[in-house]
Amino acid sequence: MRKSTYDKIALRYLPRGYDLAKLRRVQILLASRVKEIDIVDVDKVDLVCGLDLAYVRRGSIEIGIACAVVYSISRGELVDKSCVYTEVKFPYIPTLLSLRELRPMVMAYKRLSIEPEIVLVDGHGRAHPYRLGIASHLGVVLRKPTIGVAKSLLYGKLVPRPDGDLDILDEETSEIIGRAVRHDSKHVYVSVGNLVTLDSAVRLVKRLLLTCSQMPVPILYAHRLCNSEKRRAAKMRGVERIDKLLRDGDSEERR
DNA sequence: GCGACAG
DNA sequence: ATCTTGTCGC
Repeated sequence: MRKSTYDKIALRYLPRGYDLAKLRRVQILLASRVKEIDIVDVDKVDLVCGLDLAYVRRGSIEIGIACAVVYSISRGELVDKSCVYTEVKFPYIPTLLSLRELRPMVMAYKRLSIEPEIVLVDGHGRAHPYRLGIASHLGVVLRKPTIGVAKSLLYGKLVPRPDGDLDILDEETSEIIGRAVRHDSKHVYVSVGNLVTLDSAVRLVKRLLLTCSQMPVPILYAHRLCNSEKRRAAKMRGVERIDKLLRDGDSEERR
């Protein structure tokens, strides 16, 4: 698909009051801040953060449950985790995911007490028509190394590689914007978020993949934490209790 | 001509 | 992503 097709999709779902041309300019500007360089050695990195979100509906409002975990590769276990409840108003629109999920993710990340060396995000990074998938957006905001890991392709054409994986190619610019890593009979789509190279990103993700899941360990644990929090939220009959969780989340937002 | 669509 | 019924394996 061409970039213009994604604009057509976005325009169809964009809420009143948003200017798509302006949003695209901001995305392009932020994408220009992405650096594809290694500032950490992924073969020696130990503390890896995983981020994910789940949603729960309460009447007409949608509540996002964002979870962050820090996984220690050397210890083989989680060393930190955090969770935040917040109201999400922006809808899901392909290519504009960060408008919906970035703020909850940043809030969960900032609640961690251990600072990770690198962050894995559920979604694409540079493998995006404007080079600003949520992993890149987060990486620019946090000024941290980030990697996008997705279960399906958003943008780009797949080109086979000698090693059995596939490159994600932007045919409009001839740039390689990510890699589809073979895993079981499926693929996991890896792209640079920020401050890492594609080869390093792929190497780290491969090291963190288990046979039982399509996603690398830190994101898998973040996903499980989201789901257990969601079950906890579903048990709350009284509205005042879940409201307190939302208030706690909002108080943390003032930064 | 229609559909294409991370989470 | 969420919703939802039914089936399978621990």
